[in-house]
Amino acid sequence: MIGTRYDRIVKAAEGVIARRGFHQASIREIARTAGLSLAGLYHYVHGKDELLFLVLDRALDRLLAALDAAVAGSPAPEARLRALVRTHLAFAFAEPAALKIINRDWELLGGARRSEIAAKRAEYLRRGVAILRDLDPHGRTPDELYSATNLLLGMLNGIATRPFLRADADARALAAEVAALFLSGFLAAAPAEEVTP
Amino acid sequence: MIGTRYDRIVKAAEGVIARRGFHQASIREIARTAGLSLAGLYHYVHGKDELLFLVLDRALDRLLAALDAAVAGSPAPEARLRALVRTHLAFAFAEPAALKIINRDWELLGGARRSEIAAKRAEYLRRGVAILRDLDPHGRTPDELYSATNLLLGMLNGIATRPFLRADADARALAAEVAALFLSGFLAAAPAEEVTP
Amino acid sequence: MIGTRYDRIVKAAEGVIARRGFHQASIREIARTAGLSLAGLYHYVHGKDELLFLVLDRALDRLLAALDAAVAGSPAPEARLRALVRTHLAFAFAEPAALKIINRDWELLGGARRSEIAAKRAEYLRRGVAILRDLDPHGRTPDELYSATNLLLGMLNGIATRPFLRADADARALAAEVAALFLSGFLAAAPAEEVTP
Amino acid sequence: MIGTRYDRIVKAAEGVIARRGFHQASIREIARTAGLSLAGLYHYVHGKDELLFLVLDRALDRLLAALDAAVAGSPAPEARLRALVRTHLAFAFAEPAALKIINRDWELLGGARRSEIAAKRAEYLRRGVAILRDLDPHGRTPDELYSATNLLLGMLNGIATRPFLRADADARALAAEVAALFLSGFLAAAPAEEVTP
DNA sequence: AATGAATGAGGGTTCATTCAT
DNA sequence: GATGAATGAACCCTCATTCAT
Repeated sequence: MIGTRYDRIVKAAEGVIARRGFHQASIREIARTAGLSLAGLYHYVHGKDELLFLVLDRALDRLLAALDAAVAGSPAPEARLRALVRTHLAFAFAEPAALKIINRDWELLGGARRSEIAAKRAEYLRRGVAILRDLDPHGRTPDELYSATNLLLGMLNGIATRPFLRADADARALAAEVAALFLSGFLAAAPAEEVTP
Repeated sequence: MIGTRYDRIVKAAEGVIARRGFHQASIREIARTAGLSLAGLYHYVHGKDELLFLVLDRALDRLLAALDAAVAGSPAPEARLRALVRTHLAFAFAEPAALKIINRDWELLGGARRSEIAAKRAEYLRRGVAILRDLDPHGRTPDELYSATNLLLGMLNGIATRPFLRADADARALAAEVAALFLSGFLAAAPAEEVTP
Repeated sequence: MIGTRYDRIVKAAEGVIARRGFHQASIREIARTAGLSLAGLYHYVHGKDELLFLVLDRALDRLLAALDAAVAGSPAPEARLRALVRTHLAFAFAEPAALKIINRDWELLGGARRSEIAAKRAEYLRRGVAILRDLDPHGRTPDELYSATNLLLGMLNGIATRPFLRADADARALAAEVAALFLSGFLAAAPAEEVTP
Repeated sequence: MIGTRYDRIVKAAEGVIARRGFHQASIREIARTAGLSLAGLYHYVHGKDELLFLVLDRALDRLLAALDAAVAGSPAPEARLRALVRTHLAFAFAEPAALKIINRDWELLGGARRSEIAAKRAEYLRRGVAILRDLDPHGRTPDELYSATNLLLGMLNGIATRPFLRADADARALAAEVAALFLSGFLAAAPAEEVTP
């Protein structure tokens, strides 16, 4: 199938960028990892930024697809939340390189490519908001829902960075723990403003 | 006051490293920001690593001091948890540069300096564990407490990265929201294993 | 012919290093002398040390080859000694830069490269010892032969440093003089210990 | 006694320059070795060149004085030659740093200082020529005597560089060996031109 | 499709030296 | 007499990128 060489390049870029960070990742090392010469790599790709874009674009596609697949069969809002948490952590466990780049390096993109990636990230966020809306017993405003989703994703991403993901079992247990904690918190607590006084 | 010049250097390094990332931060730019020539900067500092260390060391000292000050007057465990959340987010709001470096760049340190910073980070974590232990109604094991603390800090750091901290009021409201959510979750939910029947 | 560009680089390095000394020789000047840009030079060579090694390695190869060629047709020990002296001084006259680096800068190498060069230097010394052994009428011990060879080479190298080599004729005359002096001394004088009283 | 601090500076320079080579010797390290601050050193000395000059000037004075003292009591030419050889090798053994700088670094001086040092070096050479003239049985021309002296000094300096000077005993034995070898060669062999028929 | 050759820009670091105090 | 502060110049080296082949 055409594209195999191309895939190998993107995978090589993903690995090197995740390990070294975007700026520290040298195109030479990416080319070497992909089994090409330096100039050979430039035949497939126009520059370093494009490599970062390709990695991000494909990784986000996989993440969104995984989420859709997991949520597909679950009509109940609670189950869909659990699915989101499980999928996200599974992705963090199965593709740490991809998630690291999504969270750490995406801001280094510029121009049109940045917008394109930002759109996909927003899309992912929107799915979360939708789930929480269906789940909310307190009549939260859109802004409050948005904030709560950010809270959840922030938590998940923060967790993914931490070095305590060890085995598949861990990931499942962790997902259950996180979902339970967030769920009972989200369902019990009234929105922020009313809590402060 | 003694140390003023030195302070300006460390602050300059903090700003540049936070904005560009450690590897992309050029010592020339740090020197310029500090109002010194390149060689002039080297009069105070031995190398780039030392700059990163200085920034991290001082930032962590400030963070720990702020936590201690906030927790000092609160005997009640719940109040101490709220204090931790509030302090952490206040720090994230007041010193975004420092927190960014703490979370993103500290692993780039090597050798003895890395250990020293790791120790301070561990110290901070330990305070969190202690608070949750006093709070726990479920007889969680030390490992479960450690995991839950990581959950909380992961959430806080994840949030801090997100670009939705705007004003002081926001920070306070957010802190209340986060504390409420985590608290009710932590108090209500049994530890992970028992939740996945 | 393959290797031409590479040869030009090594020759340029030899000239600059000999003139300035290794540490004072700037890679920029070597590149300029070789007709390349700075980065262009690094396409062929990994670093300054490698340049020094290349110069030394090739120079010692030429020196050893010249010695072998000169000694080849001379079965008589005396003729072989004369050949060694003549070859060494001819080399000093024809390639002052190479000899200067061999004598002055080789210790600046480190690691594996240093061992490799040291081995070639030792090889050269061994040929001298072998010649003197065949020539010795006093039954000198291996240690005494080694010491005498060092004496001879020390003399030759000391001479080569001195600025009184002018023309080809000079070199030949000098070689004859040195050989005669050393020979009659070596043949006449008993080893050191017996001479002292 | 005034000058003590000054002496310490010159000794420090001698040690550092001998160990590192002139260009690689940093003024900072010399100052540290002398127990002064960097700027403090500049109070005694105008620049790096002056340090090299001072070291060379004093070292040559000591070498000349040692030669004069050794030759003083020996009217017989042979004894004076032995004295020269012995003194030179003793100097090489007692003050390897000084001799190394005399032989390796003196050419790095420039201008008037270089001439002054060159004069002292020539003075030393002249003593050798005088001794050989008194010793010569072949009616050598001044040029031939000059060449022979260079031969002898080249040999001695070449030897001094070699790493086989170990103990005082060694130095004495070596001196006897060298003197015997050179003497019998010099006395036996006719000058170069007549030897190559 | 693929590569070796080549480069300009910029990186961190060191150095000899000056000067106000 | 002695020093900390400060600097311009130069160092080796790496990088993303281009181009002829």
